[in-house]
Amino acid sequence: MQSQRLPTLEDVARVAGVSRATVSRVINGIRNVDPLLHEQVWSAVDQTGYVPNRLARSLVTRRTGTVALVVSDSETHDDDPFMSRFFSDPYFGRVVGGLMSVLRPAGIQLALQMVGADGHRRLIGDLRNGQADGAVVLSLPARDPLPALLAEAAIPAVLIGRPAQPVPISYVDLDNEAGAALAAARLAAHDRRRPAIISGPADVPASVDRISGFRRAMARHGHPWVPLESGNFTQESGEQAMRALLAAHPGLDAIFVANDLMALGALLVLRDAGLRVPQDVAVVGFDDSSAAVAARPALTTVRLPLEDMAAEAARLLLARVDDPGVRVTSVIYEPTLVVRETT
Amino acid sequence: MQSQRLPTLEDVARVAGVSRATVSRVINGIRNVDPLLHEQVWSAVDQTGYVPNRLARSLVTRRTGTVALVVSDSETHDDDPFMSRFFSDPYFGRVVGGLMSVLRPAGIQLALQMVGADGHRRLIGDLRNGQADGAVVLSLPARDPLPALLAEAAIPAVLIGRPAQPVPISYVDLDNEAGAALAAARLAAHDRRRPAIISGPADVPASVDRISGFRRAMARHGHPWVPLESGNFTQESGEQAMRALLAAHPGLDAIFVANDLMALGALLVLRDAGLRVPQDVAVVGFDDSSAAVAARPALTTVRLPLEDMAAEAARLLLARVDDPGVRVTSVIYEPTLVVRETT
DNA sequence: CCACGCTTGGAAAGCGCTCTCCAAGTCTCC
DNA sequence: GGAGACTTGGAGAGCGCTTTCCAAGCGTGG
Repeated sequence: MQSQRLPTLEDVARVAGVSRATVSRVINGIRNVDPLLHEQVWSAVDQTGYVPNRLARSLVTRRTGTVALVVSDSETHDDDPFMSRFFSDPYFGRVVGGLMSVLRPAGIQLALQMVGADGHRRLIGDLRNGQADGAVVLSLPARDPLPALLAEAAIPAVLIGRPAQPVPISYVDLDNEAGAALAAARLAAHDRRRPAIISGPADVPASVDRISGFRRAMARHGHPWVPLESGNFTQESGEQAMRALLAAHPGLDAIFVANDLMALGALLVLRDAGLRVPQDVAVVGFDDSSAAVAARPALTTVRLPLEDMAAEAARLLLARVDDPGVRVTSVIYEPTLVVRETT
Repeated sequence: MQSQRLPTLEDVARVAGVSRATVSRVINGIRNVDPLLHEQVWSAVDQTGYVPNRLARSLVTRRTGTVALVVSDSETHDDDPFMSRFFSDPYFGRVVGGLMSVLRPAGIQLALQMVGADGHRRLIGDLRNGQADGAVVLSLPARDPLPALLAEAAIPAVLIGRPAQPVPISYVDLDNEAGAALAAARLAAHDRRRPAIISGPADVPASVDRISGFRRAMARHGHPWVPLESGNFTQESGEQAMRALLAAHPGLDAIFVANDLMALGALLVLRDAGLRVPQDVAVVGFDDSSAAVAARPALTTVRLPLEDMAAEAARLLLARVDDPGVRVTSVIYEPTLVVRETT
């Protein structure tokens, strides 16, 4: 890599016959440079194959042109298989894709930072030192202290998903309650009388909102109590929950599942139990992931515009980086229901 | 972020009552420091909340503790929807997960770099300047010039997937021919006489190998010619290809699909056509992605150990970074067949 | 014709760190 | 007891860049 020395500003200056400062001005597009010199400098740049050293530049400007995507899993350990599950879930990729759609045109890099329980201090330090200009945070654990730490350290950051505790930090999220209500309305409209829920972990805000939103809406439709079984967002846990629900409430005719992957599992169990979907049991998922389209029957689901949300998070972050004075703003997306074959 | 000045080495040195150099030694674990001073320095570090500035450090050491994951798509443009497809495909996440499993314990960061046709020079420059210590390259287009450029610039790099043209650069790949042969053997063993292929793009090496591997194996089993329809690895293209194949060869009884997503599409079309799987038509996919398990009937597929491959790529890269002298080595994984319900 | 203001280029001081020298101190051995 | 070998800490020179400050060059008005 450092096979032979790369051309530096100094070299360009020598070739162009001007001073280092002048070259720097030209490269950074500062006016007040004689057009003739301007020309000379650029041709010297070409001639030498000069590329500015970002490190050196960042050191003095305190800007890196990089934002960090922080994946926080403070409760898990390095060897936890959880992480591999997380990455293979399309969720991660959709977020990256959404971020990139904004970052790339802006010429900003994305650095992936995973941080466990022990890494918080280090992360904050690196961030303050200018590892990155800001951070988009994907906070997995329910009571993650990271959002609060970031706010305290005044690091530009945007969360994807509302933090469990209120923290003065921007975030983008979906109106999960409304999404669940959409599902409930659809089920009620088709006259389902014995609904049930397969939820996510009880301490994740999104999970809690989906449960309460569904129950509240169902209550309005005359179903004061809806039984619930919870999973952990994997297909397998969806199967388990479905089996448990079926055993406890054999007569159920509708089920709201907190994400598509678990819904897929539920679909399999229903099939094995000889129940027809949607005739015997209607199913509504959540996320509108690619799994929903691929499922047979195709899954009716609440659309989570994750790419859009991530893109918005990137935009909020960049705005904050450009002007640290902008106030904390959060954006809540309105969900829509995508009706397919399971209702 | 730069709200107030962060503690620097200088500050720590002052507090500890020693020189900057001594603090640097202690922090970097260099021997020959009086245990007493050693103690003093660490307590000064604690007291000041000092965190080394990576940028400054990298500038002088020419090591960043970062590797780049370069996603090269020299033939597409920024606004191409291709990229969003790419990120939502589990492929990307599996690679990231595999890389992280090695990088994270080693304390190395991952930076995502997307590069289009115009960005090559810039990328090489940044890499040589020490943006990253090395690169893992996910090269999408068939005739991507990037591998050659990297080799020429002597930048430590490892490709995931064999380059289209031979280039003196390490890579990890699957023995695609052998994988396809495995699928062929399975199909032949079940006495299928009219096989067909749904392949990927004709200019991607992996695609080519899967086709030739399947055809060669089938020839050995007495089927000199196997009809083929190609797609672009998306579910939709799989559906189209399946329809075309069915129209041209109504009697086919076995199909080898170059990835699971397209196989999913094929399964749907077969179902709609009233054909039973596997009784009427047997299907073998490729990748063993999560989609294969979720499919109904569950998909028999050739397992592509992508996480392992990515992890190995990371290992090769780190070895190369530590010792630029290590020779170019490539690792070819042996595929296995995962038999489920579609054969 | 000189004083003054404006434009434009250059010198040099850092950004925070590492690491090579070198000097001072400590120990050993004859 | 003193010379040599070894240990240990500090001074300072950069890494490649930006940016402030200043001087020189120019034009203008009194």
